[in-house]
Amino acid sequence: MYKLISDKNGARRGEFVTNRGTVQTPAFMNVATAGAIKGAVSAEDLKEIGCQVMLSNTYHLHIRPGDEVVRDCGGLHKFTTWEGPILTDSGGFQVFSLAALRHIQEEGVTFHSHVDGKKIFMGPEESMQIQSNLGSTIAMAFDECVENPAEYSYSKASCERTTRWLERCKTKMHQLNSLESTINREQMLFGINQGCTYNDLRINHMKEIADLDLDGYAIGGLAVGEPAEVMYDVIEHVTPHMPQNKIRYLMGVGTPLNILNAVERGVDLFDCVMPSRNARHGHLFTSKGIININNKKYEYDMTPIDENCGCPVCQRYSKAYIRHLLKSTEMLSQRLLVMHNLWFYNNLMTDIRKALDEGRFAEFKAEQEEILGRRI
RNA sequence: GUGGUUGUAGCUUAGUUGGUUAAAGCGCCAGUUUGUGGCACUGGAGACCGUGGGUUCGAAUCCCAUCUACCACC
Repeated sequence: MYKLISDKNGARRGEFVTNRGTVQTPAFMNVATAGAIKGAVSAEDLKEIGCQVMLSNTYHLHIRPGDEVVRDCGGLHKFTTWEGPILTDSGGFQVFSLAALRHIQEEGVTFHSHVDGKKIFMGPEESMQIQSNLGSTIAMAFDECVENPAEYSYSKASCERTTRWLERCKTKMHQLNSLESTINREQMLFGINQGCTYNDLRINHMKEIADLDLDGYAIGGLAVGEPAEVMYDVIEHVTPHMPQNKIRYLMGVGTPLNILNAVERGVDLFDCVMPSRNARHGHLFTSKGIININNKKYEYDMTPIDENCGCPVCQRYSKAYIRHLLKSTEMLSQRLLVMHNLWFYNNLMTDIRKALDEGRFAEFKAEQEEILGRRI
């Protein structure tokens, strides 16, 4: 259940209540595709760095270790030991990212496993069954994330199919939640808006799925190569047609700047691999801009990654040491780098909420825009 | 001491019977990364080819000397 606390010129401050705790929004979800944050970051670490929601992936967990394994081991919460809310992505994105290995039909999609090449069929019912077995707090609808650019006619047909798939997801989830053997019988379902960069398709699709009265609504298929202005324009056109009393999730986005701009346009929830992936390659977010800790200028630098940062890494470790660990491919580097970047993102969301609470979001955004995109 | 093998980028090596600006991996320097098939990807700098002579229109490549390292024998 979503409670809107305030709505100032579009930007929303709210609370999202789940049976695993309440999420303060706007919020950023930390991506743990296979049930773990890449870079040796544990569930305890996640708590320490201010993570509210963990995100895992249906497709990847279905392939390995298998959703039935997770179910028989007590569900994803017990399996990973993460006690807070977990959102599972449906596998829809893999339709797009594993494009070379898939075949889409009305019933669903046939994939070839990237692990052993085995043929796997996934449709709305299969995705719901898997997510139910995983026992996540929130299940995402099985959609098609259309590539960009895409033809208008293809995007339209794909949208219509995604709507039909969504109806099937809802029916299947309702059925699964009524079973006594289901791990989380209060599993929530979010629908996903598509329509490529065609605003009329986006708006029509949003109106259609809003009628289905789901637990939340996502905007998918963005940040796949289109310019940021185009993405903002789509968001601006779609959010007015999203239910006010439901949480709004922009999938896979993005940079700190993207997030500020999306919050301004009424988005509540985000996820992105950027902080973790970039961290593993030494690309770090700081209160003064972006740094690449591989750079030689940090060889002797005994100051923390960010002097204004409250993360556990910046309390103890220096750039010189972390740079050395990264250059030496020590595993510890990955852990320290990822923890810093995730803390930065989680803290950015805390600052955004605070600014919203204090009625100075516009000033905060203007001030951060100056800083966050620049490289130092 | 005698015979043999070896010497090409910071490191490990490729360089066809002599033929344009000597190639690669690693390392180094820098960049990219948006619902994670990523310790990945892209680019850049870096070599008077052990040294000195010689043959040739032309030598990393052939010849001589010398130095270095290793091996075998006395």
